[in-house]
Amino acid sequence: MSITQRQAQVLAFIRESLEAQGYPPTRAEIARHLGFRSPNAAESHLRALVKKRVIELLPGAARGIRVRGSGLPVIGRVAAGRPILAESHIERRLQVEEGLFRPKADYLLRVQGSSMRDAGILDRDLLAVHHVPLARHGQIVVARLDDEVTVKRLYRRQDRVELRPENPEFDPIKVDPRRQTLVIEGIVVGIIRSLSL
Amino acid sequence: MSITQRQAQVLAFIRESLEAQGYPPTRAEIARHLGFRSPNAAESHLRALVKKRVIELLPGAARGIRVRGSGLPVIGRVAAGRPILAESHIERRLQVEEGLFRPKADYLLRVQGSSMRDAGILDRDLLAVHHVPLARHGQIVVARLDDEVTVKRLYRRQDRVELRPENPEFDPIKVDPRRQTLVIEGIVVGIIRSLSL
DNA sequence: CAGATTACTGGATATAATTACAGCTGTATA
DNA sequence: TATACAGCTGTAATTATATCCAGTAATCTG
Repeated sequence: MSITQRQAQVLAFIRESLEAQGYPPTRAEIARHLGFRSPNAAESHLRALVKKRVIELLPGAARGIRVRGSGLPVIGRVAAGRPILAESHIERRLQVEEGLFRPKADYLLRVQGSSMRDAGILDRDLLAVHHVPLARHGQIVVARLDDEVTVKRLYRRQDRVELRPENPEFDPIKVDPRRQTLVIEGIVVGIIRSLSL
Repeated sequence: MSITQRQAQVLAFIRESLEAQGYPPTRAEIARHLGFRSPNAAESHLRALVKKRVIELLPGAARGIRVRGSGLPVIGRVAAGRPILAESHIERRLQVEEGLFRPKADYLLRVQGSSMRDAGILDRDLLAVHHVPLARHGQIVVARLDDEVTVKRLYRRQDRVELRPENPEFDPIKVDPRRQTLVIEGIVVGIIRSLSL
C-alpha cells in the first residue's frame, strides 16, 4: 500500500512549504498550488496520507499537518541479503538540512571498523550516502559484495575492479565478477561525527 | 537593543512548538503557555521580536511566525581580535538537529589546514563547537593564541600547557603564559564534512 | 519630567481555516 | 458485476486565529 503520484505531489508541497515558509500549508494553499478548485480535494489527499501513515493531522488546528519520519534515516548494522533501507535497519532519524550534501544524501550509514582511516573516516562515523547504483573510478562507495556491505574506494581499471581500503593494515579487495556479485549501493557524499566527550 | 527575558521565553516556546508539533504556535497557545489571560499579550511580544529582527510575522496567516537566523552559523575565516561569533564571520546558517552533538553545538567552524589530520579532521571540514571558556586535558579545542585562532588537542600537565597538532608534519605549541595569552574559545564536539564529488 | 518601552487585561471583530455533507467520474479489485 | 478507492467539484457551517482598540502600571531614558 504505497503512495500515489498525486499524493506524492501533495507531500512534496507540504515539505516545500515547511522549508520555504517555516510552517505547513492550509488545505486552500495545497488546492491553489495543485490547481484544485475545492479545498476538499486537498483534504481527501491528506486523509489518504494519514491512512498510509505518511503524515499526521492534528484535528482543529490550523496548519495542523505533521510529516512523519522526516529527516535522514540512520542505518546501523545491515543484515545480510536485506535492502539497506529496510525499516528494521533504521536506528533513528536525524533532521539534517537538505542541500548540506551534494548530490543529496538519502540516508546515513554508521561505519564499522577503521579500514578507511586515512581518508578521514573513523569507526562509528555516520556516512551520508547518495543512493545510486553506479559509481565512478575514485569515488568512495557503499558496496555489497556477496551480501556483505562495506565502504571502500572504488578502483576501476580496464576490466579490473577493486575495492580499496585506505589504511595499510587492510588489504585491497580484487573483485572477480565470475565468482562474486558486486552491487553499488551508493556513493559517500559526506561525513558526520559526534565526538561527545 | 537586545532581547528581554520575557521575550526570550516567548521565542523559546516558538522553537519548542516547532520542534514538538512541527508548526509554530498561535497567539492563544503562547498566552496559555506563559499564563497570559489575553492573546494580545502574546501579540505584543511578537511585535517586539519582529522589531528586534528575531522573527518575522506573516500578516493574515494562521501560525504565520518565522524564526529568523535559525540553524547553526557557519564561521569562515576569523579576523584577528574579533569575537568568533561576530555577524561578519557568518558565511551562512545550516539547519542541523539540536542534540545531534553533545554537549550541544553553538556554531560550525571551517577548518583551515591539515594539522589535525590524524584525528580524522581534514582541511575544509566543518567543526561543531561547543562554546565554553574551559577545557579538560585531552580535548580537542578551538583556542586563541595571541589573536590567532587554531584547532588543536589540549595537553595540560602540572603547570605546562601545550596545544598539540595530530600530524607529524606540524610541531606542538608550548604555551608560555608570561608571554602569550591563551583563550579557550570552545571544545570540538563534532565534525561535518561534505565530499561533493 | 515627558516620552518610550515593557508587560500586561479585557473586549470585540473580521477573516482564515477546518471540516462536514452531497455528488460526480473513472479505474482497479474481488 | 458489485464494491472499493482515487481524484475531484461545490456549498456551507463552525471554529480557530489574527488583529484592532482602549486601558493600567512599572521601568527606563534623555
